[in-house]
Amino acid sequence: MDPKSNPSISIREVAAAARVSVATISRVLNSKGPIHPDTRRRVLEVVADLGYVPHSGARSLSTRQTSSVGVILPDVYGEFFSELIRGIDLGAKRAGYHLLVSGSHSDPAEVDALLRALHGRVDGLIVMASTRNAGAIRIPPGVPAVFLGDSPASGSHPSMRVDNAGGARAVADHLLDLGHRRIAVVSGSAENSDSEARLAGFRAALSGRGVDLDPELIVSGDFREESGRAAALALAKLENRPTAIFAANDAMAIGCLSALRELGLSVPEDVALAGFDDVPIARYLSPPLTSVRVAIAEMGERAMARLLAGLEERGAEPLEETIPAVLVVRASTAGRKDLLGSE
Amino acid sequence: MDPKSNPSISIREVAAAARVSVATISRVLNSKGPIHPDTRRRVLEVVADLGYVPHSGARSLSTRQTSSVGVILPDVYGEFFSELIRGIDLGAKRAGYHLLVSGSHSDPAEVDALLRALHGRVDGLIVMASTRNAGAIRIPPGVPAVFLGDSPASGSHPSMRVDNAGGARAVADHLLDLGHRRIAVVSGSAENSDSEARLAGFRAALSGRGVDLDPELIVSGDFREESGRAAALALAKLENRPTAIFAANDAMAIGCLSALRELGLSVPEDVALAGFDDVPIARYLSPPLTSVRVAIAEMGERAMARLLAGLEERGAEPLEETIPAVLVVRASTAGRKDLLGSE
DNA sequence: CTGTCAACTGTAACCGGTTACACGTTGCGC
DNA sequence: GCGCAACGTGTAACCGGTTACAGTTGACAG
Repeated sequence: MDPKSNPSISIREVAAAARVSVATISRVLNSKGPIHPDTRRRVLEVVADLGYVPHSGARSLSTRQTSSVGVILPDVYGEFFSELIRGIDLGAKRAGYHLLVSGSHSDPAEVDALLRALHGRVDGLIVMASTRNAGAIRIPPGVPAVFLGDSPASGSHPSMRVDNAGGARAVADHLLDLGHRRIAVVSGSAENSDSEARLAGFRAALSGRGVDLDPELIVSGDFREESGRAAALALAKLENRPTAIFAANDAMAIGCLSALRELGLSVPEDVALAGFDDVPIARYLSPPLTSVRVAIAEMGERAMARLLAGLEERGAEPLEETIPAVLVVRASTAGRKDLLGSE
Repeated sequence: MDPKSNPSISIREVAAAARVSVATISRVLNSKGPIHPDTRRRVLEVVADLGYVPHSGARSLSTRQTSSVGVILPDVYGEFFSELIRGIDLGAKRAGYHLLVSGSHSDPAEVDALLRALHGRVDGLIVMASTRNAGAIRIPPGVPAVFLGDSPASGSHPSMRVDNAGGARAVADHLLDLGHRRIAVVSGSAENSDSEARLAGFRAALSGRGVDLDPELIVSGDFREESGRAAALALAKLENRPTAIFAANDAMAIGCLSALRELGLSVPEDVALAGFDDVPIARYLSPPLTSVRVAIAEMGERAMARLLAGLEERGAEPLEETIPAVLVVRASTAGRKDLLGSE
């Protein structure tokens, strides 16, 4: 028996074949209202025979819910996004929702067009805005949405962000504890708010303990490996070389590592190095990279959960939630073995 | 002026407000049929005033096309998938399509359920099957689909795959050219067809040049870093140690690298090492990793292009297309500088 | 025997668009 | 002055489901 599905037939044809009304078919398939066992059996049989598959578009129109949510991302690049999508997908699947994903949206006008095009396609939105357009994004009224990272000033929607400042502070404390005083930072672009938050948190932690960030030790990159490499090369050339480098993400840290090795500087003896994100390979580098772990997938899952909560009852207060960022110490900073984590 | 969009109003209300019929509204908005300039102006004005946004769900129902395509993936993990999605998204955007993405589908029954749920939501499908379920996936008749990697035996749909064998052959030739004869392979799981194809291609290339793969030098991993690490540790313990290792992907190669360094073996002097995928960080490892580059994003884009072609005209013959895999030589294998690529 | 009620099922009006067809106006050629 | 075409617009029937409301039937209490 091949249960071939046949998308081309409609509920009325099934009704005719089963000699009942369309209402009955619908009721059987959705387990609504009372149905005589015999009727149910017959309907189910016909449905299977014909390979009838309900048309969910039509269903959505009449029930006014699509059971799918839109995911709007500024970009789809690197491990961060697969993790994020994985988490969101997980949450969606659990609740029987589908994901309409769209990436590469830096232009606010583009996002606006997308938002219109999504009307009638999704029940809610998960939006990750880039700093450039966060302020300009207008979610249509009545559409539940959750923001990731930057959110529009309005504050009318729940949002969710990584504890960038906390993670950066942890790195700062760690480096200070190791005795470093001359510390460099390789930041992301100034437009990126994650990068800004990390830099700000780091700076604050240092000055909190009486250490100032020397402006000449702040180099900005773009979150890619190559920029980290360039930054490290520049930093190494300084006459008063830093003893430690904090890169605003792991990709740049890896670039730094590559440059340092090339220059014959050993890590952590000559220069200590820390990253942010804790990508899977961080622990396999040599030396293994000290980094800050953020549960990205979990963030996606939480975002979805909160969106679904917002979908069910319109009462939840807009709330900003923070995903913890925890320091993972590895050999790239720890001079002494006893400071090393077990991973 | 804030052009607030108001999702809650329908075309009939707009029609009433503009004192025309719904047909006229529809025609103006879709630039169909002849419309008097004055009418058009008035309609557009009212539309803007009211912030009317057409309900695309309803539109889909009546036009019988959703302008979105389903993307079914076995998993969403690592850089591979963000690249793939990025490519697909790019192609989709260009053509005005949306993406319904769903990951984590290893169970054929689950895929089947998903396929049903997608009926009426998408116009076509891009399916990446895992080896386990490829045979069991039944695309409903009449639904255009493109397969990535494994495809159902039927061969009734176009498919697209990476030239795993070619890439592996290139690695084999390269290692042989360097004089290696005792070469180990760290494969992925036997269930994974990419891994199998790489192993098979590698073996064939070796025997083509009179070198046999010693069974004790074939270790299977799972495509993750940790398994590469374990494999390298095991290989290094052998009394007749291999002089080169080919890992079926970069993540495992990175694991190998970590283990080798830990054992005090230098790469490539003691053991040469090559990976597959050419992830962005490959060139930043130390030593930079020889790998095989595959244009994943391009594959996604091509897949989308072919799907769209299939959507427009039902005539295209099912064809298997192969994405090239090119060897990128770096220091992890090249003993001699003159063999090094420039990247 | 009749009224009441529960259990089933059917009819038809939605959901919000698109579009075939019909209709009323003009303008123009003869 | 009349016929006819082109233009602009409206009416209403779809698309394929859901569901309020309205039966029909049979059991059972009064």
